[in-house]
Amino acid sequence: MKLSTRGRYGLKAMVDLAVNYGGGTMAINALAAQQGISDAYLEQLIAALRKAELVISVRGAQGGYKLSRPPQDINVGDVLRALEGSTAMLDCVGDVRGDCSNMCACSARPLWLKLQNRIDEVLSATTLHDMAEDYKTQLRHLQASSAGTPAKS
Amino acid sequence: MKLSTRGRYGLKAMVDLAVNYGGGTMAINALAAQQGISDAYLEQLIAALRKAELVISVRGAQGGYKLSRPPQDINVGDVLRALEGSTAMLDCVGDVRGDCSNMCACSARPLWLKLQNRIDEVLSATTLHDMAEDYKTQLRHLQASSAGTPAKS
DNA sequence: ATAATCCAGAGTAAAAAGGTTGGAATTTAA
DNA sequence: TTAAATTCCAACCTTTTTACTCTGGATTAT
Repeated sequence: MKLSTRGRYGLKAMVDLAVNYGGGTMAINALAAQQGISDAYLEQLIAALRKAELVISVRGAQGGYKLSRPPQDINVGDVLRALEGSTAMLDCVGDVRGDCSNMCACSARPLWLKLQNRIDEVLSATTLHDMAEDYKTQLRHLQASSAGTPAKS
Repeated sequence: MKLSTRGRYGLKAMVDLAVNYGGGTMAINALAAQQGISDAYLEQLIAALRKAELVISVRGAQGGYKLSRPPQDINVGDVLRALEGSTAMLDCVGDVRGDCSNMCACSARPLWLKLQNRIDEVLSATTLHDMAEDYKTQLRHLQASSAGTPAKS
């Protein structure tokens, strides 16, 4: 019941791209530096997002990545599915249902279905636009609250 | 983003105990057989449940396990926490918050908090009593629908 | 050209998952 | 009293997954 680093790093990179949306491409090292991970690793994650057609890459010098469509048209479920393969907690409740021998006589399945529905509700209701906006105001508040105090060396 | 077999097997065993509630103890091999897993493995899972005081064990011949309290007083969150350690998808939103260096400037944290809340809502709102009742009617329907057809050899 | 960038695949160390093994302790029944 | 049934406990083992790193290109703006 844990989310892997793929999902965490990858989603945050997507939010960074969303914040930057409309302003050209971002290089992988800029994105990676912001999270303190290696370029090579983030590259792998971005590759998955590119294959899912959520980001577009521009090769060559001054190249980089950008979102393939407006942030409000990409939801978190899309992103996590691309990165993790699925948003399902169990195979028996996923999009591609793994078969379970006693699916129709499982005492837990109704619960798992309900849980998965709630999860997918949240994931599909939240877009990169939402997250980017939240993030921007969050940063503004941080700046405002540190404005009165002297800067640290 | 996967639930492990500990959670799956362990919870189903708890539902079995809930169905049996009030009718004495159940031996580990009876519980294990119902799910097609080894006694030894289920024993491990039950040990965690016993330490969390969700089940009571009776040692010796004719011994076994039973719920420590009525099924309506045990919710799924209690069970999963005992089996998996936590119901948190990420350390930074769990009961025992693992620290994350940039928690207050994380673009994803608001989402994770919301998601975790929805999950915990479902888990705490569902009791073993609910699951046992659902399961019993489910079995009744299965029986009813196969009543007209001849039994397989 | 060349420098910056993406692309693809293999390799690897550590952790987690998913068990198994063997035996000690306790209780009941013959 | 002894054998059988049962839980309890600790350690061990194997496989898979995670979380990366490394290497060696291929592509393209300048």
